Amino acid sequence: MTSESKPAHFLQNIIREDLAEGRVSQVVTRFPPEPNGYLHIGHAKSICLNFGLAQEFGGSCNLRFDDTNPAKEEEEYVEAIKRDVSWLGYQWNGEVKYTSDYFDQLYEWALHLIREGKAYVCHLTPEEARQYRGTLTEPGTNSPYRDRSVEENLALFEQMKNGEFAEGECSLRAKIDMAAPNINLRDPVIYRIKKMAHHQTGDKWCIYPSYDFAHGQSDAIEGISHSICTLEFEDHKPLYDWFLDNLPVPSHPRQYEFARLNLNYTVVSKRKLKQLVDEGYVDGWDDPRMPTLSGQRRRGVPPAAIRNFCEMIGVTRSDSVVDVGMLEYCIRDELDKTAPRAMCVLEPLKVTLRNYPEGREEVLSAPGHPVRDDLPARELPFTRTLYIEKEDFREEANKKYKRLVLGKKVRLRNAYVIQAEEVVKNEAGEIVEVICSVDLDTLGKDPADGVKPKGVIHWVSADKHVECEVRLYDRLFSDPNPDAGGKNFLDSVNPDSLKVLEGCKAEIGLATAAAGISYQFERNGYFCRDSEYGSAEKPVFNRTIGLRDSWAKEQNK
RNA sequence: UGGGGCGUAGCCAAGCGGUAAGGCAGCGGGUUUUGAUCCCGUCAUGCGUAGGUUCGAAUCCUACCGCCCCAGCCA
Repeated sequence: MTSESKPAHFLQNIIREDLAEGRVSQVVTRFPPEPNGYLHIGHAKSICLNFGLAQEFGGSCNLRFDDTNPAKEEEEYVEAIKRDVSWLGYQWNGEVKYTSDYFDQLYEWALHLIREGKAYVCHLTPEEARQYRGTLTEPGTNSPYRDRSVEENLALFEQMKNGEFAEGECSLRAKIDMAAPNINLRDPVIYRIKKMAHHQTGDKWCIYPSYDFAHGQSDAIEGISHSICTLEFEDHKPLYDWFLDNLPVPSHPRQYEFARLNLNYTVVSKRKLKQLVDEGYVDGWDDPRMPTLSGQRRRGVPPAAIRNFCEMIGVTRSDSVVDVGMLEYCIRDELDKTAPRAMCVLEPLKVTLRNYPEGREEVLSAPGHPVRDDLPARELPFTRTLYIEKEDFREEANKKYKRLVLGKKVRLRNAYVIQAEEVVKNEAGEIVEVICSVDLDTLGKDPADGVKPKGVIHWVSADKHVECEVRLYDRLFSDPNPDAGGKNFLDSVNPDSLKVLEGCKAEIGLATAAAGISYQFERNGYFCRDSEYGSAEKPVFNRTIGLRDSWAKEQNK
């Protein structure tokens, strides 16, 4: 820790005090996803928080699937979630855990509550129960089944477990206070009937504990010291504590809440993400435009960028909307340090060097990274015919344009200085080729006349390169807050969020690029080979993110 | 209008009675064979509002205002 380290957030302060005052001897946290969808950037905040805190204080963090609702959960999601957590760079403590591992114990504790006269089987239908619950401003009224005897409740609950009642016919409720101002305390349901198989327990059960009845006790069983969740669960804390206070649990974890992540120009809601997938707005959960961890991974975002982002945005209790620009900054920042450099011409314009011998080829060397010497140098074949970017040539331009202009000089990145001498156009008047001369005495040094070209442009040999397709991604939504108020988020889906470029020319070394690892295509952005599309001969590259572009900014002034 | 939270710059966020950290974005400049990176400078007389306490208030008190969450047998 240095003097310039980040100030601690409220949870770090709480843990420090708990440790200092002996309230807890070991920090144990948990990340408790429900396996009903894919993890997204919002989950990353929780993962980084829970695993990060455990790491920081020498404790451990469990991965526990909160699987109390077989109607919504699937094994497929379990696997995807494990993969995403590992990818982010975290290791959970011991075996993966499931709330369903504790169903037997939870059932015993339900019995305990019944015996203590603190739970009862209620035969109100869901609709009736809603009416008895009262409203935000009016107290509820007691269920007519509230005073059944312990014996009767025991028998009825047994029948529930044995499948003798239909779904919705009855439920087990905690007997707390129907007049409580906190609605969660108005005799909450703790067991309901669901006659369906569970992905972990099969058909062993037809009754399943509710979140409220399962979560705190699971925390207690696992010896969780700090049970961290999002703000909307704050109203559940009195219930969380009520169960732990009324049951013979091995420990009493404390619940703390923090504000979930919101990102502008993005939706992070499993339901909405699923809709984008189901209705074909994107290619799947791992479409590179998706804020899912699998989508970001496929796009080439390094896990460290997401971790740094989570560190950067902080942890507080106030609702906020983080600018995606911060995420983009973290991605560029990480990639700038780690990505090998390469050249790729997206929209090719042919260049012929009239004073360079036909058939001649020399191999130039270029550094793998401007400051890191541990990344291997590359070999660049240099030939008479090359490709440069269409937008890097103009017949005439003012001094601000620092690229190739007719009659002027420019530096070819990692190669020679050339001068444009002649333009070849087709019948439509479009420029199809630029005839240049090359100054062979400029490799690694300025021209003999001492006049240094002010521009440097990238290029690729027309004879030796890799044909490829490049996919440029833009924000999926054009509205900074797609789902605010009464807006339909689908209305602001950006129709130009995917732009496919064919006929791109990448430097030869990129033929062996591996999926998932990003390169910087110099002057352009960061790109990685797609894991699903493309072939060995013709790879597809995804643009992870563009470089900061002050030239575009300058032009828009 | 019941209960629970939250209001510090365009955005995120420190601050906990001694006179507003830091980051992102922006703006200005320097270096540069990437218009990238990097470096330097700049960016809140004011902390939701109004009163009060105090030598001194973003921090304490009072009253307002605004925003978020809760009436699933979802999590």
